[in-house]
Amino acid sequence: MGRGKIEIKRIENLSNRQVTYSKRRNGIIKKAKEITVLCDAQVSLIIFASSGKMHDYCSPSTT
Amino acid sequence: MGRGKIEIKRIENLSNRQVTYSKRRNGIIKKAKEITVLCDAQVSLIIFASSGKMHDYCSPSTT
DNA sequence: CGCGCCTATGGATAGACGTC
DNA sequence: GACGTCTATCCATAGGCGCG
Repeated sequence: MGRGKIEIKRIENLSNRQVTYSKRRNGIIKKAKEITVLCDAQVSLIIFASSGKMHDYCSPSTT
Repeated sequence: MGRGKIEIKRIENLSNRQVTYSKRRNGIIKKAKEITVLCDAQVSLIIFASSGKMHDYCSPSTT
């Protein structure tokens, strides 16, 4: 997608990998919110970056 | 997306909601796998459908 | 030098159809 | 009746540019 096609393989360039990580992480969280609302589902999502940072998302009513 | 645009709100029709749930669930899991490979991240994803069924995904090296 | 914004492109998705 | 498959369309994304 985007301006050029990419392969699903590890991105060697660090800067580009971090940018891609941020973008796709937001995208996945958005998708998680969408399926939560659309299908009345509950989603728990935890992402660990290779840098050690963690991000997560839980649907509102999930405990 | 698809043939027509949709709003992000609860799908009232049960059959359509189940179909959309299956499709988007697969899509999210696919995206999770992609970010795992692309950015060398680790992802844990748990989805509870309103029917009570559960689906999950964990990146290979995640414990 | 990293991050956010902008834009063209492609992968994901909604709907239709066929099968079980 | 529900699910898998096919296709047209939309949205997320990759790359580029500017700012702090």
